[in-house]
Amino acid sequence: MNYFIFKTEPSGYSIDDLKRDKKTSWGGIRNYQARNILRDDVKVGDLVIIYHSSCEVPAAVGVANVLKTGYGDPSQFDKKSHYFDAGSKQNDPRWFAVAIAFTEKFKNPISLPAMRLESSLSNMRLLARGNRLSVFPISKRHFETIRTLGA
DNA sequence: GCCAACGTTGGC
DNA sequence: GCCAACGTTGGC
Repeated sequence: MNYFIFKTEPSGYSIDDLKRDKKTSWGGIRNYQARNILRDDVKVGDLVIIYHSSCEVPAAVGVANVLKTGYGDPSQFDKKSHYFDAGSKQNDPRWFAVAIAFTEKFKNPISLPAMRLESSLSNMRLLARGNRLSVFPISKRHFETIRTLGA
């Protein structure tokens, strides 16, 4: 079992949207490092911290679980989509998505500054200077710390 | 809106 | 393959 953080801008898709939808296809990722993680590392049953970025209070806001491993992100083939990629082939997709389901919404979302105050989270990638990846693994210890603080 | 950090692109 | 220019992310 592996653990990840997925970032999202709540103005686009929030934990409340996921709670309402119960499950969703997590795509629109156009960064090769993140793509590789979605394609190769995210497995069914893995757990994901959902993080709200670029918003009033950037924070870890809940948990999701993985329903389906990496598949070609449909939006890359949709000419009308912002994520359309003319260079990607149906039989050899360039970009990947995974399906996730809502697990829980935190009663106590943990803001970015609050996470920085937590010494046990100090070496987490989310807090690293200049980190811009929107999908990345975290340790079981970090996952459980965040889940416990948020519950 | 500013700016630091990082990724991508393209000329050479 | 180097590197400058440009684009994007995301906190503040």
